[in-house]
Amino acid sequence: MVSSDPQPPSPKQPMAPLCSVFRRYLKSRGLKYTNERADVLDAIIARDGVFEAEELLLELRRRSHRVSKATLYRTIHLLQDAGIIVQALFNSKQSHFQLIYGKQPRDHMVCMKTGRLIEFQSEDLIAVRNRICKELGWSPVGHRFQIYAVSPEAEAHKVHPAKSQSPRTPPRSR
Amino acid sequence: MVSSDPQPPSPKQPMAPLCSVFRRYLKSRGLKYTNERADVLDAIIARDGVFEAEELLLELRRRSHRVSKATLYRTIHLLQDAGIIVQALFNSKQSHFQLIYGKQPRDHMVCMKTGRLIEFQSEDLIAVRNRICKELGWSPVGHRFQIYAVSPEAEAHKVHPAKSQSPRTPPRSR
DNA sequence: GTCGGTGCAAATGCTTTGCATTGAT
DNA sequence: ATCAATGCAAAGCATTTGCACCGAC
Repeated sequence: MVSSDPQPPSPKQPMAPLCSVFRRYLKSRGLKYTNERADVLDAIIARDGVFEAEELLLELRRRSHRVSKATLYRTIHLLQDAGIIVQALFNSKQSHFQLIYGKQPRDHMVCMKTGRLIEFQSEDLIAVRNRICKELGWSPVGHRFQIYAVSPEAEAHKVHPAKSQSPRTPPRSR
Repeated sequence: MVSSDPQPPSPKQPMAPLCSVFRRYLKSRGLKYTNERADVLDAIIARDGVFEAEELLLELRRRSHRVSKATLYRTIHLLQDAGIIVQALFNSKQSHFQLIYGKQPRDHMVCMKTGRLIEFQSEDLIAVRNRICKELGWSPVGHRFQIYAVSPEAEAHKVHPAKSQSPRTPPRSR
């Protein structure tokens, strides 16, 4: 069973709001919850999905929040340590990250023709992962799974090689 | 069923040798099979697994084959286009590649304590992948799967945080 | 007034590119 | 001769770092 629906951003679960999770993490390290850090987290929450540093910077500018590149990257590291976001690694040019705190692990499917990216989650996958670990004697911690495929639209319309969207680097590139 | 055994490098299958595959590819593009390109491919075959550019350069030096960095990278791109190697993406610093021509797709498990990396392959995983694609209406082309886990040794010996081997960047880094 | 935080600009480090030279057909 | 390949050094780029200044407790 797979679900790829955008899935209501947890409107019901009484989950600790991300900002307080972050604040708690920072306090535990003797660090401060500054406006810049809050702004970055907000922008990430607004995107709610995969993002890259540059995009985040634009998002921040759009909201006329001035955060330097240096601070952005520093904050991204903190958020990783806090377990709020993880690195996604789609191509070797720049890093992609995604919000994961309080979410099921999400995997990705990338269209090799159009570059369209969707997220999905599959219990079967987790089951397989755990079984593999068990058979080899390892203890699972996390995983990263990306499928390269051709989306239905691309298949159907014989879509032209993407224009604005550059197809992600996959089983072969360049 | 999982197999992680080094698996005999195809001692029996009468598979077209990689160099001729590469040569054929080059010819089809009006390109030349030069000594440098052959040397690079040899070094990759010798490693037979995951490698990074820098390592390959060392391997080449060891065999006293002089290939410039530029040529190395250019050749790596050609080999990707030829479908002989693919990019692996373990961390965001540098690219990793792996030989895949004529092999079952291989996935990876990385130890978060020691950095040990093993390869495995699982039919179940492919089955799950195909099922997911089918359910969402996409046509599978390839995939990339990495498990972050703790290896048995690390679990047992309370191994010290790796010295030479730096643990790969996973569900959190920095 | 002590620390940590921030922005800026400079530094990194992997990868790519421009260019003059070299080599194969 | 022609066309591609090579090596070198320079350029690109995402990311990191050094440093002087700022602000909260």
